[in-house]
Amino acid sequence: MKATITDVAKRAGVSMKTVSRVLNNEPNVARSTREHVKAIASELNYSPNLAARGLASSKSYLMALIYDSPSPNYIAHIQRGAIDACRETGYHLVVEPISLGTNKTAEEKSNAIRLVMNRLRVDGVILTPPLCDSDAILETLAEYQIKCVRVSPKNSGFQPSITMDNETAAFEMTEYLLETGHKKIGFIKGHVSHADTMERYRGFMRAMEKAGLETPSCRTVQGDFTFHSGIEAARLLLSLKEEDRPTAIFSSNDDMAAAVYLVAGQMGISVPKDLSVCGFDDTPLAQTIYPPLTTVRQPIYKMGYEAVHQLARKPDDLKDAANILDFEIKVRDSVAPPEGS
Amino acid sequence: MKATITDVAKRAGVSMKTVSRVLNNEPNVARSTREHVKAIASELNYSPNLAARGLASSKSYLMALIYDSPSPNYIAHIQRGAIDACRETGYHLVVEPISLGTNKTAEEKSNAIRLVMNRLRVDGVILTPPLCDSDAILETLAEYQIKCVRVSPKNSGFQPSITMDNETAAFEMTEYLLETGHKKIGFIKGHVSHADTMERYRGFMRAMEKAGLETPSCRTVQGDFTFHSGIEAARLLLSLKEEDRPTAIFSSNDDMAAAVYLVAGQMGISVPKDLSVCGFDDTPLAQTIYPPLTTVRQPIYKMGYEAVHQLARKPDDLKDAANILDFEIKVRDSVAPPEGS
DNA sequence: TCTATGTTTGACAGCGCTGTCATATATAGC
DNA sequence: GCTATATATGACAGCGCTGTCAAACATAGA
Repeated sequence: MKATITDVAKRAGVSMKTVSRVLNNEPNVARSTREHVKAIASELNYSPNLAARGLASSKSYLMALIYDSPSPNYIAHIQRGAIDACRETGYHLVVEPISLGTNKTAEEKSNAIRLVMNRLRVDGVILTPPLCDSDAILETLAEYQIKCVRVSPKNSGFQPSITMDNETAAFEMTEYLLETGHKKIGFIKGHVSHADTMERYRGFMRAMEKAGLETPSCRTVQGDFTFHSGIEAARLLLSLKEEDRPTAIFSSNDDMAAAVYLVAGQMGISVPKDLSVCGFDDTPLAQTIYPPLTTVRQPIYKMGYEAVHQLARKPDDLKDAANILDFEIKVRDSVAPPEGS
Repeated sequence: MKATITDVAKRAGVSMKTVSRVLNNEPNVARSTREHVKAIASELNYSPNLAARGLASSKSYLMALIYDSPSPNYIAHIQRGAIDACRETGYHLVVEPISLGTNKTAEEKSNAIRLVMNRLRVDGVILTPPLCDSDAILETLAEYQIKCVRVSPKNSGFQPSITMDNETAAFEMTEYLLETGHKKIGFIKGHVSHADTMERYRGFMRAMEKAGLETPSCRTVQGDFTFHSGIEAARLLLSLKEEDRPTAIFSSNDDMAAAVYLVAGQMGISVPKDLSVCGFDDTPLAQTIYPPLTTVRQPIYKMGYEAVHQLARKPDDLKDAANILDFEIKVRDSVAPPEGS
């Protein structure tokens, strides 16, 4: 509790520096010394004072998760993954939302970052969309020489980033729908400013084209990832005239898929008997709505987790390369063959 | 960026200590000096190094939000409020989820806290349910002499806490339903281990009794705050035989109310024409589902906000008294008079 | 045996700030 | 004018740790 490094050193009969070396896993400590010190440290219930350590080493042992309030669910998962990774690497996470309306100038963005970074010299920053696509922010961070990892950025160059292959995921999900027998598939797009939106759409279109199927424009509607937009989109799609009406709807995220359920329910359309639905993300929602939603498991948690591990690595190991995580198609009960097939 | 207090002191022609005094709003600095120093500081874009400050003053300028993964939505709001208050008071927030299954021993709980507190000496802790009701945790925190504020605790003694008057809120909401003409009102309870659950139920019952109305036990069903439990509860309630079936359902939170919407939709029951629904919390969900949900606006954001402000206050100002925040009944479109009234 | 090289350890300064205490200066009271 | 009190400022140590550098010791090769 109150033990300092000096206490441990005295008790172990070595110098503070040696204790320090052991604690930081530095090389060149005799195995026996190392073990002895470790034993004493845990006996004394010692743990280093981060402020002192930070002052001496000009590191803060803090990582920051910076975001501009997109879906709380998304952030919550990233955050959770990041925290778990922090635990493993000896860091702590501070959370810094930055509220930047839609169109702020580069200067305003960079000031918002400065405000945070001036006070807390964090050792690394996780940037989520849409912040990760702002040059102003990236530059400001670079100016402070703070490492950052971007999550799902639009352009994956120049800075380390963590992404998943949205296009392939959407492609595979569409193929699954096709295999199940659907030909008229509706698609609800995500928010225009989000990088994932286009990728998912491309994957969908590629699968449709590969199957040689037409996709009339009325069967693709714009959403923005919110439940609300999903309602509108579903209404549009389900009130299409008979020959255009989709037998399956592929929604760019789970929230909008849940909206499809609601609208279908209101219109007396049963899922999956009359309409198949699938989503994207695999948020907890997917398993709490009924029937359980077939969706793409996006490794959001893991993105946060990997981001911190990247940041915690020695600088020389930090590869600028994009880090592409695996996805998984979660087949549940919301997709069935279309009627009459 | 890199300016230190020494730089400011030199430039301003005063001692470091005086600069320090100005920065910390300490008394006994001549007005002119104060202003001059402030000007220089902002000119140099100076901001103090928290690690150094923390080391010297044995404060960390960090607050911790500790929780055991309840609804992410709930936490997200608390967190947001807490962060905003941190900004105002010069603190930063670290987020520390503690995963304690359901029945852990007191020792395990206290170890989990120790693990976190040993490393980071935070200046204050916000404890959310169900952690805020654990004596083991409270005692461990006390042992470290860390101030804490509890959010919505069961028993509001001994430690500062932030709550809202759940019972009155539920009472008023029920009265609203009654005034609208409903007599057969179903109630979906929350999670048994959550303090709010009973309070809300009591408020509901009190209003029913005051109106001289019976509430057969079949019309009160147990939920646990999850969407999923809401589905089950709604099924139970809506498949009651004609004379028992409620014309309105009061759900102990919004998630379960959303589940009622879904089940009603599946059963061809229209909200609010055939069934009125109301919730509790006023999460963003309430406004994204259709029709917009009449609910109790719980000041979750404000709870986080107030909690930090309490913690940031001078110890002598810290009153143990429970801090009761206002609620608000948000009348939207999900409640209508019952059929035939 | 002796230097060359590697391994293990410790002394010490100092990171940037604040607390303590001493000092200098202003204000009031007689 | 002179002490008593309040106000304003600064010198200095030191918070607990790590980086630097030097010293002590071990091992290998000639």
